[in-house]
Amino acid sequence: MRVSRKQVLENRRTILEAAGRLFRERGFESVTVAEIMQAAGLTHGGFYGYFKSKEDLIAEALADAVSRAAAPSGDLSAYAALYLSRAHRDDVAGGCPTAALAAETVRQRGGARAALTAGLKQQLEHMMRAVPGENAVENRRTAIGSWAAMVGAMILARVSDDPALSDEVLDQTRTWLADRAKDHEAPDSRKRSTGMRRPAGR
Amino acid sequence: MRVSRKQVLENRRTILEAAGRLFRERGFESVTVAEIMQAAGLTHGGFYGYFKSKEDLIAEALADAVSRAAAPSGDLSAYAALYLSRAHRDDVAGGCPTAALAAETVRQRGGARAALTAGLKQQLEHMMRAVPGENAVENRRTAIGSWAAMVGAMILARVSDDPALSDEVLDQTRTWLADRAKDHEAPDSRKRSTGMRRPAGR
DNA sequence: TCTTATACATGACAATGATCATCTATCCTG
DNA sequence: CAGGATAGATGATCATTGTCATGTATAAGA
Repeated sequence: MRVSRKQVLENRRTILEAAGRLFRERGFESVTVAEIMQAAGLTHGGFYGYFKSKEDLIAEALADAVSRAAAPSGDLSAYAALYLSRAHRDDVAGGCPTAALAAETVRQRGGARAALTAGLKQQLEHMMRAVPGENAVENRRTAIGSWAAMVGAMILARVSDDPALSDEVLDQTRTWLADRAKDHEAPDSRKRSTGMRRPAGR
Repeated sequence: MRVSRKQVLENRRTILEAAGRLFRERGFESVTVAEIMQAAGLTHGGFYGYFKSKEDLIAEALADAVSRAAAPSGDLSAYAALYLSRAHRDDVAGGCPTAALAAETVRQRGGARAALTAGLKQQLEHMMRAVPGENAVENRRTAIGSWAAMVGAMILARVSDDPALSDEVLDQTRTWLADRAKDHEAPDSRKRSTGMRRPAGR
């Protein structure tokens, strides 16, 4: 049956969101097209009216997830604390697309890598702005190193089946980043703002 | 046809190695049992004489890859330089199992997560020993933070389809880690040794 | 050397899943 | 409000793949 024009737009968004969550939770391969459509409240038949192929959907879902991920605003330590929280670790489906899917995206062709690359660039820009110092070169380095540590720590914390170790990875990385910030800033100029949104990164 | 007892042992090792490389390169799902056996010079039929299931193989291959990965020996900066090299980035199949497979292993049940968790513990122990300072608590933190940054940077560098950005992530993270080490050590006690093996981590 | 156990090749099976063809109900335009 | 366009439901298809059954050549032991 046909559906209203507005409904079509909404369906597309719903499919993208369902796909984004399912992919983060279970990976690209093990999620089926039928499953995604069902999660979106539709049947598998209509899928190819929206996307050229599953590969196409992967790229679009990734771009979508990346675009709606929370960006660091204000202080970097606060962002790190939110990112490296247990809540974020336990919410793979709703969390950072990079932590959940970057490693698999390496093997993806088509627009998927491009989507994550764009997300990486944007994330680094945002993080640079959240770094206290004024040396642009050094701030860029801090943004890259910090982001790498955050993504890596989230992955390690999630893979650890020892809960204590998992917590430790999160906590220690957070402290480690905060320590570094304290050491590295000029011990005078310091501004602390706290404005976070969701525990998701990019 | 039957095969010599020694041959059987060798075959098992060959299968594990082939599986380890293929999994790192293409992920668990997209690699087929037949493909692994073929890479090991056998046909698919014999597989279930060696492993209970594909899931079982995944766990064993992961444990095997982790156990033979290069550990940091000596100075941490030198290890980081090797780990964060372009050669390692470009050698997914022969590189660090954690960087290649940890994110997917999160969704694996059975022994796979246990294997990577064991690897993580061992890696942290090794890295602690490679940290210059003498404060054990702080060294542990440094090991965790550094390892997270290394794994994260490798994943980000690999997913980036912009070669310049990919190189930058590697180089900046390396420098960032080295800077941190320099800042953080007591400015007197410093020992630099250089003993690395392969550009693979854990 | 002869017998037997067995590692592996060959082939089959059943399940799964991406993609496509068709049909129908209903939105949109005139 | 009638007619055409079309979103999506239903069902089929074809390829893929994990797993298993069977046959056979050969290593191992007597």
